[in-house]
Amino acid sequence: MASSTPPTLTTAKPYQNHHIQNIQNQHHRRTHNGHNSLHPPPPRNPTAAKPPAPIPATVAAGTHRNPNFTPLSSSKSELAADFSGRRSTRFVSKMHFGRQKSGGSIRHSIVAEDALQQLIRCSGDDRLIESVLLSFQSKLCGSDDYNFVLRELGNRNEWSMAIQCFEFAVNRERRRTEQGKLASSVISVLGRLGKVELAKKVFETAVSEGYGNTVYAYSALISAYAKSGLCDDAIKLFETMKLSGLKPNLVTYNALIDACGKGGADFKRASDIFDDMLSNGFQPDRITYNSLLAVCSGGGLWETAINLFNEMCYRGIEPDIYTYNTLLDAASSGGHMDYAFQIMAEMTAKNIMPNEVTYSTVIRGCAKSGRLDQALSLVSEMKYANISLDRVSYNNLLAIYASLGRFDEALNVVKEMENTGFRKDVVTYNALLDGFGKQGRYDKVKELFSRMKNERVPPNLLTYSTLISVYLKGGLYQEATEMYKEFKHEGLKADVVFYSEIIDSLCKKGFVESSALLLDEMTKKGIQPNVVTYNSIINAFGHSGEARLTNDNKREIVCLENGEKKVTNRDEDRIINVFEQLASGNLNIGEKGRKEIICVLGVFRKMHELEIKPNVVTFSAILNACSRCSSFEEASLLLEELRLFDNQVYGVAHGLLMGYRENVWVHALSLFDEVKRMDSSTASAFYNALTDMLWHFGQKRGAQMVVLEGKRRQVWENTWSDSCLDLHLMSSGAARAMVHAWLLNIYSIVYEGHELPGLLSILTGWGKHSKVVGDCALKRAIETLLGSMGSPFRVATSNIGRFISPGPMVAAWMRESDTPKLLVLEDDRAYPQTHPNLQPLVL
DNA sequence: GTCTCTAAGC
Repeated sequence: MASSTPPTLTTAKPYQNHHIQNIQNQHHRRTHNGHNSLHPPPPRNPTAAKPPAPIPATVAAGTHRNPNFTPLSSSKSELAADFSGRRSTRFVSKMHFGRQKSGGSIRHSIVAEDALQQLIRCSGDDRLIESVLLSFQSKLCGSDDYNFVLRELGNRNEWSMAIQCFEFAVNRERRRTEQGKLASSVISVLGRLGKVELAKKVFETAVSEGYGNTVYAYSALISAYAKSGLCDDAIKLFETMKLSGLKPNLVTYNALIDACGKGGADFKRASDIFDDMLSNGFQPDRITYNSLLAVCSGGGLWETAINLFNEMCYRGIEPDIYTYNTLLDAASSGGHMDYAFQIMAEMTAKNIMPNEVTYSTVIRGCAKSGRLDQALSLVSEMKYANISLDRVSYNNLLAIYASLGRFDEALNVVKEMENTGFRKDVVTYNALLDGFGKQGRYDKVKELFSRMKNERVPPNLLTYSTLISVYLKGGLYQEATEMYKEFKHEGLKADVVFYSEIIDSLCKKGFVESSALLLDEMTKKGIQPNVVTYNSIINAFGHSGEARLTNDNKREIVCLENGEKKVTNRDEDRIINVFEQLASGNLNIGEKGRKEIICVLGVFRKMHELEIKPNVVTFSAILNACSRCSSFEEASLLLEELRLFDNQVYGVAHGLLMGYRENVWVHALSLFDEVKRMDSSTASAFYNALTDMLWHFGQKRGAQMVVLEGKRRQVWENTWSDSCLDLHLMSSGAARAMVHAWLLNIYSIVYEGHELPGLLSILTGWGKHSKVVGDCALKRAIETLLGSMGSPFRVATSNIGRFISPGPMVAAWMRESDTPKLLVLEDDRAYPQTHPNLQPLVL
């Protein structure tokens, strides 16, 4: 039962515990800087953290697939899926222009290259193209030559010419196999260019003409669906293929797994395909694993990614540059930058040299986790290694500067990019618009937008959604409306991300009612809201106490559907009413003051109805809403109700809130294991929300246990050393609980007769991560806390976000008789486990 | 003949 016993926070133990941990950390760092160990650090508590499978420790792990490997999806896969930390559902279209067919001999004739050159010169003139094709007709040697031409046309984005060329060739070819080759080739080309509808048309014609019923054509179309993010279509086509009697091959399976990654499917789905593939006798190859890794990367499943990587190596499949780049993406996008650097070192050691994709990935990761200096030094390193920056690298870099408001530098990158021969594209402009917009530089935004048009860079959906959000957040409703009108006029098709972003902006401004209207509108238009959409709305409730509508706000509410500013006189209760309509059932808690709960429950119920799985962000939003509840009873009621939807997740939150620690802790640990799979910002948001709620309702000991568990799992980077406590990523509840834990640690150092460092400091940063109180409140909260304990910490004159005290003064304070009592935290509500009436529901 | 890597919202 060791695992179910909560860690005891006596005055002595924390120091011992953390002393051990420090040693482990040092060991961990040594292995990082040394050789190629990719394994994450050993779990601090063997029962608490599930380590990614190291080789060959995996041998013992059971699985339905192969007893030698850790299962891709653990026995908790359903929860893992529910709890997916996926960051984005948006499909990112990537065009692979100029892509070389690697490996394999040259099969086309010299004549084909000549034909290609002549064709390119005729771009846009169908009749000229026809005459070139006719003139080469007798000289081109079958499908090899035509396939070369088709692929090269694809590399030059000449999809229309590729189709013409295909039709020309296929009509003059009598052999079915050769016709089939042409068809799969052109389907692949069209797929790569995102012309999935055209690819489908070619496929259908090919099938009806009798030369398309091949595994190649099917695989090519599955891949085309994949590249457009159409996972469901890919899977459907796969089923059709099997029904029509064709056997999928390894490539088909690989394409299908790829479709899961690009279509944002759960890892479970990809894992099922993998299992299906194995049971049909196919051994996975490098591309299979690379595609599976991409699913993890897209889903924010870092630990699963590293398990897969180890599994792949164990199977004797050598990783290549794609493997490493994808693994790096999983690490970087999850904020695990120490691992990312380790991976980069390992690939270099294996002589797989980082390329521009590698650098772009890691640079972006650094920037995302606030390591700007490292990001910039990587840029220098890249240049030093003679790796030229490509379009993506440049766009990446300028986006980093723009998002930080460093516009001079951003514009310098633009200049350099243009000097290198890359013209500004829509991504460049979108990044600049977003950056300037977020800094409130609306004059620049307007200027850039008109320059974009002058330079004939057509705005895309993201351009408009960026502009509308920027204007909404800045309160420039007239401009927002104009942008929306223009967006409609351009005939662009909105998607769920477009609406979600606007809904989020409205929620952040307190326009919950308007956002509900938009939610309704998008559904009517056949665009299903997703978990992100709902999370924004739940977050709005979590903050509705501070986001009340003023009369001015009400007048300013924009009715985006009509594309016009609409004056509304509806009173505030209508906001509530809109959401009450979302609630389908009757709840027994309809007392006064409980409207917020009903709304949150209503939104949650609606999600359930629509089969939108709540994720860890939803959970955090709910916890923040709990912290906003006016009483303990209300918060516990809300969690109690939510247990009907998900007993594990809300059972833990409810149990901890109630003080049922002994029974709940073991479930809490397995919940924390699930959270550990998420990227670091998602994980810290969860811990922040949970501890805030517990602290808010006086469950301070529980809050501290959670916060220490989070620290053990390295949720917040480099939280503490003996001389410094860094709270800047924490919410105020988490930070206060952490201050107590750290001081207890300091106490044990003093108690054991060790000397303290000369200067101790506590960093609060700006407390931007607090969900309960406003910005900068973290510092105030910590100041109050330190003052109330009579501690010698004072605000540093050089840095107002830092509290300092000389070590000897802290030591003297620790020796005062009252201090230990002040440091130990207790819960306001703690239930003896023996009391029969107070046992929690069975979890 | 078909398959794998980097750039957007909570």
